[in-house]
This record gives sequence, C-alpha cells and structure tokens, in this order.
Amino acid sequence: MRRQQVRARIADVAARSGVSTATVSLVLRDQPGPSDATRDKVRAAAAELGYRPDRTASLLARHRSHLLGVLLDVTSAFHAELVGTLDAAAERHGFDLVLSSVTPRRDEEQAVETLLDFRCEGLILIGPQLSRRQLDGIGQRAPALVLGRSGTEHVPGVRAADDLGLAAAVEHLADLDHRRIAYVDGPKGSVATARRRGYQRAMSRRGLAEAVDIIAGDHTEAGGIAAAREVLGRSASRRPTGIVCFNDRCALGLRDSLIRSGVNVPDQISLIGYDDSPPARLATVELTSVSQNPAALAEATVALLARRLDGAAPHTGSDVVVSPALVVRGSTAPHT
Amino acid sequence: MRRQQVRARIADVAARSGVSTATVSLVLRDQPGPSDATRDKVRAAAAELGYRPDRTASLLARHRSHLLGVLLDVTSAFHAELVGTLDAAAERHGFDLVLSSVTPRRDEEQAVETLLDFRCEGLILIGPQLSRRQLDGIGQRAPALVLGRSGTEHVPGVRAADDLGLAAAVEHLADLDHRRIAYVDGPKGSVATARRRGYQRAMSRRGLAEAVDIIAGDHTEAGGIAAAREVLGRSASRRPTGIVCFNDRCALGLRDSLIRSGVNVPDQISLIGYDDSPPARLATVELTSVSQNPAALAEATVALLARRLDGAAPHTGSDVVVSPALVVRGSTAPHT
DNA sequence: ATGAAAGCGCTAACAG
DNA sequence: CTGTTAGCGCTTTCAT
Repeated sequence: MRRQQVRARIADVAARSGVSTATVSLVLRDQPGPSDATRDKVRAAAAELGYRPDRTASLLARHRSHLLGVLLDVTSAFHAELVGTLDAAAERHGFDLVLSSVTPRRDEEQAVETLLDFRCEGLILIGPQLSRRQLDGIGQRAPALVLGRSGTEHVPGVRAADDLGLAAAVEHLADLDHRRIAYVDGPKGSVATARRRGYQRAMSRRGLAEAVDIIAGDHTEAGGIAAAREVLGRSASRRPTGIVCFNDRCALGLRDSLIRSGVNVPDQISLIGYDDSPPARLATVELTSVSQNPAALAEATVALLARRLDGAAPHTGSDVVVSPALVVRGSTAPHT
Repeated sequence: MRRQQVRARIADVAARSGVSTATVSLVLRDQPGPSDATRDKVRAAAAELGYRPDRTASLLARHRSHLLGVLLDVTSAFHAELVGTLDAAAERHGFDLVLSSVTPRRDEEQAVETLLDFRCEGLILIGPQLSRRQLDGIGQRAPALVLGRSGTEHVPGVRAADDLGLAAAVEHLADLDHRRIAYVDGPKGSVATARRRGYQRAMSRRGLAEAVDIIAGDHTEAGGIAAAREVLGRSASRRPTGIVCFNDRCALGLRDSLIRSGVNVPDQISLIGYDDSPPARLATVELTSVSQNPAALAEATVALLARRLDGAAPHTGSDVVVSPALVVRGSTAPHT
C-alpha cells in the first residue's frame, strides 16, 4: 500500500560510486583527502540517489552538532525579528539553529532542556526571565549567551546601548527645535534606568537640564494612557512639545489618547517610541522609534559564540554592547 | 580549568543500579518487563546521576523520533499563537515539536528540509505559501498537514470556517440593530471568497439582502484607509453604521482613518476585524474580532497527525474545518 | 524478569 | 589518496 520511503544511506552512495563509506563521508563534508576525480564520482552518485546525510547518526558519531539552540518567546515580535537575523548570522558561521520557544506549557528551563537534548553546542537565550542563578546554572552546562539583557558570571550578555538610544531620540527632537522634551518612564529595572539616564544626560548636553520632565509610565499601553492624562491636564505653557516614551507600546497608548482628545501628532506634539516594533511601522501609525539594531545584535552574538566554540576563552566580564539606531518616521516634526 | 561536563550514560545508570543497560532502557521508557523493585532501583540511580537520555542515540536506534516538525513564519503573531497551542496538544499526544521558521535567508522548502533532517515523523506546515505541487511533493516524503489553508491530494488541510466567521460578525451587528452593514473585502483568493460568501449569506438570512454593501479593500492597513475614504465620502443616509473587515489590519487602518476624521468608534460606526490578532487586543484599540480558534485548530491538527502516524490511513479528500469564534470587545455598540 | 550482543548510520583513527 | 575497523549511546532481538 504505502511504500516505505527508504532514505539512501552512505553505504549506498559508496557502493554506487565504488569507493568506501569513509571516502564518501569526506567528500560530502568537503574535507581534504579525496582526489577531484573521486569527489566528482561520489557527488554524482549522491545526487542520483537523492542522498541526504542523516544528521542524527552524524551527530552521534562526531561530537559536534554544529547546532546552536535558541530560546525565545515566539509571541514576541522582537524575538521573531532576531531569529531571522540570527539565522543568517549562524549560516555565515557554519551553524544551524534549533528553535525552542516558551509556551504556556513549557517554561524557559524546560525549553532549555529541550535544546540541550538536541545536543546544541551553544545556547542563545533571547531576553529570558530567568534569574541570574538559573542563568549561571545553564551557563555551566553549555556555552551560553543572553541576548537583550545583561550577562552573568558564566553567561555573557549582548545588548543594545539603551542610554545611547534614548539620547539619540532626544537629540533628534532638539534638532527639530523642541525644548520642552518630556520622557515617559518605564517600569523598574535596569533597562528603564539606562534609558532614563540617557534622557537626562542628553538633555544636559543640549542645555536643557532645566527642562527635564520625567512622567511616570509603564511598558504597556496603559502607561501611555496615564501619561496622556498627565500631559493633557497641563496648561499649554507647561505642556511638552516633544515626548519620548520608554517603548513603543507606551508610545502607542499615548498617541491614541492624544488623538482621541484632538491633539494632532506630530503637528502639536512630536512622539518617539522605542523598539521599532511592527505596530510602530504601520502605515497609519508611522511612529518614529529607536531600533535595537537586531542585525548587529545577532551578528555580535553568533560571532562571540562561534569563537568560543572554536576554543577561544569564554568572554567574561562586561557585556557586548551594540549601538541602537534612530528610525525617523512621521510622528516627529519641527517645533513651530 | 573548565571541567569537561560529561553526561551520564545509560551504562553508568546500569552499573550503579546493578542491572543491564537493556533493563534500564525499559524502565526509563516505562515499558513492560522489569519488576517494580528493579524499577525503583533504576530510577533512583538515574536520578542520582542526573541522567538524561541522549535523544540522538535513542533516535538512531529506534526508528521513531516522536518529533513533529513545524514550519512557521516566526514574524507572524498568528503563527506564534498556534505554536503555543500546538505544543500543548503535541505533549498530550506524546510528541515533541521542532520549530523551523522561514527567514530572509531560508525559504519554506529549505525550512522543511531542516525539519526532515531532524527526522521528524510528521510535518505541520502553518499557512505556507508553497504551491500545491510543492506541497504534494513534501506530502509524499513524510506525513504532512497544512494548517490554515486548504489541503491537497497528499496533504490534508486543517482550517477555520471563514464563511461562518464572517457570518457570526454580521449576526452580532444585526443583533445590535444595525441594518446598514458593510463588508470591506480582501485580496483575491479562496479565503476572501469564503468570507465574502459568509457575509452575503448572513445578510440574506437576516433579511438584509438589499443592504449588501461590499467595499473594495485589502489585507493591509492601506485597504482600510481606502475604504475609509469611500465611507467618509458618502452622505449620512448611505453611510454604514456597522462595518466588518476582511482582517484586523484592514480594520485598524479603517479605524485610524475614521478617528482622525472625527468619527467615533463605536458610537457612530461599529467595527469588526478578523483574526483576533494582538493589535486588536490592545487596551487602546479593543477591536471586536473573529478568532480562528487556534486552540481547536492545533488540537485537531495534532490529533489527525498522531492518528496517521500510529498507522491510520491518511485522511484524504476534504479539509478538517474548525468553527471560528467571535470575540466581542469595545469597537461594537448598539445602533441608536 | 533480566542480560548479552547485534545493530541504527555515520565519523575517526589508523593502515595501506 | 583510499579502505578497514572501531565506536558514538541507545534499543532490541533472543537467550537464559
């Protein structure tokens, strides 16, 4: 009935090309040894048989899998974007990726176990919620890296420079002649601290230290809505003309509240978010935002991990920090 | 320096518990044979050694991997949601998931190859762009299923009933006393056709056949913006009081244009999207939408595939169709 | 109920 | 340059 689909094995290729399996193995992995004539024969035979190496067996035999495990939260658009760029970077360095996502039934530690079961040589943990202790535990089992947050003793971190990102946003508004530039703060945490610091420093640098205006917010739309209430409650002379938010979600909540109240963005208030998330790019939204530069983050991550797997000493101490980039869209305009 | 982290092997467990590796293997897989006393000994030893079976070796030895390969586009929020529910369903049926995403450098066919290299027993292809021929090609290599679109000869499809979904949206508006209910159409294709048919039928069923009002649109925000222009250009008596859109993105574009023009949603116009996507759920948006019922889709998919892998004849012919569900939020209100 | 031994398909070390 | 021979860690007959 259903013909058993039998994959060709390396022995079949060997038989067909009249050489040994060892030779076939070498040819197929582009290892030095076999002569060009032999290579041609083997490759032809492999092609005719539609041979594909069994990664399982190969993996068992050598001890390298050339596999990098990626822990992510598949529901995060930012993680999704990173996976795309990680994949490209991994390929460039000769690695493949296995993905394992946190899901409602599978927490981060379980997802990491799955990755380890696949014999990944190294782990890339994207913005995990794991404690520093858990992180270190994982780092002792396999070479690992955290992406998007600070590292620990055994697990180096690769992240964007949040202070520089916020500074770039402030600079942009200042260049557009805004002076009353407010910052809507995020939740407690090191990320928010860095961004706030970036805001304060940039304001000082532009001679706007007096105008520093930090409004309580959050990382969700709700934070933006609350901030809008605060802003709308102020007299015209105290109302900021430019606002930078902790992140895009917050900015989007703020934007929506402003528009509903008849305040035009960007004519009356210029707005900048953070993360350059897909909703920020919507044609109807066009939110100026700061990109964490996923491509650069991914490349730095894979390069670091690859170097370590090739025998380099583990990178320890400080994080690898990548510069963020301002993406200017339609939500910012010159102050008139 | 760095102590080589050696995983315990099955032989270590065997030695420690004083039995053979064969017995350990049986115990650890809960196979009949060993006595309870032996089971206890073995399990204790395994626990003490922190033994974890090497899936690679095990996979090589038996010919079942208990692995289901999932092809997805990690940038799609809908796919992301499905992965979560698929994972739960797979676990319930005793399978694990390997994820492989299309990325800028890896097209769908390559992603499928990766999955096959991992020796997945079955494939779940989420809304692929593959042609029917490609799909059938894959289906002949391994048991496969498409999720979210119609199947082909060798690859059954599991999808939501789009006509019913749109009908539910219309019914909801009709229940709220709306009579001028418009539908903003999507791009060409079977999905749009089904939704449009659902709209027309539901309108007829509610005695609103005369009021059928199909506005050209698209699956992007741009389509919604165009539709808004059309609607705003009409006289008050011809303007719909309720609008259902092909999808959420289209609805969000429409919503944004309406609000900018001072039309209140839902007070003046009620709005319904389709897909129940994350942006629809935003606190500032609260878009009533039709959910494709990811949990039901996932369960149906895994159940079908599991049955087939356990030897059942391949399900052929028609697709498995799951009922969608209306999610009522704040963008719909009674017609006054 | 348990153990010995033969693979699964591939790679690595060593001969030739 | 190429072939032979052992394994990798686990599962599975087949004995006992």
